[in-house]
Formats: sequence, structure tokens, C-alpha cells
Amino acid sequence: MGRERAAAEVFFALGDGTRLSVVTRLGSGGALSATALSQGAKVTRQAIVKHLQVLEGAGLVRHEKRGREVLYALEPERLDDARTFLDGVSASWDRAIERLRAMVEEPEKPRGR
Amino acid sequence: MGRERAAAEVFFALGDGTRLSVVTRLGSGGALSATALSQGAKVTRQAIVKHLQVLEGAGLVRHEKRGREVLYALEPERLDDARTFLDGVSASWDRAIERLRAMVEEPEKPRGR
DNA sequence: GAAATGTGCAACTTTTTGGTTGCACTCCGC
DNA sequence: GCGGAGTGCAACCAAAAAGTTGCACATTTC
Repeated sequence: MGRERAAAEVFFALGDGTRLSVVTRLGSGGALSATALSQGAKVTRQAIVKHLQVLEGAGLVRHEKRGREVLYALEPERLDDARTFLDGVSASWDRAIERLRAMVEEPEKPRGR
Repeated sequence: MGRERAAAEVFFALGDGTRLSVVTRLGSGGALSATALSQGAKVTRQAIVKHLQVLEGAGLVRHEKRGREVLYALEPERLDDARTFLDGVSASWDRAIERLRAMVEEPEKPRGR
């Protein structure tokens, strides 16, 4: 299940407040440089750079050199892994709940042994 | 944007391989105990317990005492926060790409200052 | 009630993260 | 070509996360 591994990578990348707000800003503000992103952020440019590298490692972001500055932009493909995973879990949800209800409501099942 | 914070919490919880496989197993296998989940896992029961607590803290899992054992089951509500976030990012995606293309393809925009 | 099964709690160790600082390097404009 | 804006790299730090071990406590089951 390498698909799960890819999803975990994406989830990990999104599982940090600073990174998530970077993603949000890139989503609503287009391509931005690390310096631009660090303006207004509570952390230094270097911290932002590291976060961008994590995001890029997960395939969520892509960078492009533009003269002396480097612009980062969102990348859509990998996000689908995460969405697919969530959809899959949601799909099995109802059945899981149903099974739980069955186990819980059964008064005293003398489960083997 | 407290919604973003909630999403980050969920993403963080899902952003670990062990935790993600626990979620998968709970989704396809119904309610299971920490001991049952640790069977076949590469880590000890205690590690699994800690992961379950993280998942529960993010609202993704709920536990229920059942005699001497404790069963964990998936919980759907919070997952929507994550999905909503992903949808939101996806929505602004096209516009972002469009803006990036505009910036990149513009030969030499003498951006102010 | 004694042995076995399933948990809970706490101390502790080891990696990873998230973050910083300092400095060298590159590109742009004047 | 010089100064400044924008980066890149490396060393270093503190805190948190992941995992382990050991043992006490609860609940079955015989």
C-alpha cells in the first residue's frame, strides 16, 4: 500500500500550522518568494524555507527561479492522494460504525475461548 | 481562522505512518483494542496506545470500555474539517496557477520599487 | 482464588522537528 | 562596479514526538 505512504507524506506536510498557512497564502496569493512569505509570519525566512522544502518534498509545492528570487507555487497532483485516502476512509466509515453498534449493543457475546 | 487550526490538528494526526495504518485498520476492521492493533505492528502496544490518544485528541477516534478491554472506533465529524480545507485549497488552485502563469510568462515586468 | 489477559501509568531514551544565527554567494539597479 | 535585496548553506539549539521498559491495577476464566 504505497498509496498510503504517499498520503501520509502529504498529511504530514499539512500537519503544521505554519506550513498550512503557507499553503493557504500560496493558494490565495499566487506564487510568492520565501522572503515575501516570511513577511508577517512569526518565524524567520529560513524557517519558512525549510517548511517550503517539506511541502516541496511532499509534492505540494514547486519552485521556479525568477531572476534573483525564487517563487513558490502550489502543485495539485499529490493533493489527490490525500483526498482519495479521506474518501476511502469515509466510505468504510458507515460500515465500521455499524459493526461497532453491533458489538456494543450485543448484551453479552461469549466470544470464543 | 480557527477552522485552519482544526484542519492542521487532523492533518497532523494523519501524518504518521503508524497512525494512518491504525486508521485504515479501524476503518476496514471495525472496533479494535490497542492490543489487537499492536499485533502485527512493528511497535509495542504502548506506542499504539499513544497514537490512539493522538487520534482521539484530533477527534478522529473514540474509545469505549467493553469489560476488561477498550475498543477504539473511527469518528467521522472532524474528518470533514480536513476535507473542507482540501476542497478550499483545490478551489483556489486554478486561479493560483493562472496567476503564476501570468507572472512567469510576462517577459520582464518592472515590478514597482 | 489463582493464573492469565488486557490496561494504565510513569520514567526514560532516542530521533525528529521547528527554529535560529552567521556568513558566503548571486543577481539587479544605479 | 558597488551596494543592497534575495538566497543558500551549515552549525547549532530546544522542544516535542516516537518508542521502550517495568510494574501496578482491573477483569476474566477455570
